[in-house]
Amino acid sequence: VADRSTLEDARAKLAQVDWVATLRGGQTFCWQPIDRGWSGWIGGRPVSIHLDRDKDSARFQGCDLPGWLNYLHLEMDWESIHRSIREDPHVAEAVRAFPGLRLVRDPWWECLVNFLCSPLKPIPQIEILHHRLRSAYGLPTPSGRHQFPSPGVLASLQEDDLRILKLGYRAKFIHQTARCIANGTWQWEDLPKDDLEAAVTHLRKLPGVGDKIARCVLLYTGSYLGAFPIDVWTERVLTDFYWKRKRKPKLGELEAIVRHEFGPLAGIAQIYLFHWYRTTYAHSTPD
DNA sequence: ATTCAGGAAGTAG
DNA sequence: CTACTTCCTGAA
Repeated sequence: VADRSTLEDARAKLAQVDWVATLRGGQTFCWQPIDRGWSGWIGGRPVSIHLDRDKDSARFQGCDLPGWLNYLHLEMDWESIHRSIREDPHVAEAVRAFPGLRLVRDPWWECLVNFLCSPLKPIPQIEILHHRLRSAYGLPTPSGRHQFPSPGVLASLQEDDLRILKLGYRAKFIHQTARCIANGTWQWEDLPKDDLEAAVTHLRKLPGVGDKIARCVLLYTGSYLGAFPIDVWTERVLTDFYWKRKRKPKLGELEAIVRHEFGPLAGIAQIYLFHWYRTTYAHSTPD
């Protein structure tokens, strides 16, 4: 009886998720829309969502319900998270606009490569690169899909084997980073667990990983909910709403705003601000 | 229809 | 401050 109520609780939480905003909003890049649902990966397993008109009868296949909850941080109480971050009026508006947006928890290696692909690329392009890496170099599953290629596999390739996937200058960084990991020079396990800035420093030892990509990986692997990546969009949000002076703020000044305005859930606030500002202002000419 | 400049979840030198 | 790859968009 207790099992049944937790099961219904899990389904209720999943029913609130805004799938487009969460799965295609620039956190994760492995999800593809299928007929009335989604096809993607959780913890290296191929999974799928089959939605129906009736939200209660949605099916979640490929891993158990706790796995789904864990992927979307649904074991946390999002009502109280919203209450907490809504103290900021701009975050409040973003949460009102996209109440079903959730944070994902992707595998660290896949997440790292996704963001090594990301510089100067729009989200749909990153998704294409992600799936090219899978189909070119990932082990096939029985169902005909492809795993994300491991560090060892990518390290064993030539840089040109990555170039042919149209990764451009990103190919070198991905190849060099894969080699650092495959030969044990760099270990995810050495990541400091309770010190965000030290964790950023550790990730930045990898070629091609700067401050922005480091914080993306820390946030979208679920490792540090306080990580707030500053990219062109969050730079615009912060400058637009929190910077009162005329001149353009320096990066350090934007970081100070983040420290001052957002607390330990800064990363959660960031996903709402980012998604809301980007969907509102993308392709509209700044006045 | 075709070309071309400008810009896109940045980092390294 | 600039180069770096590729792709897409809009103006001519």
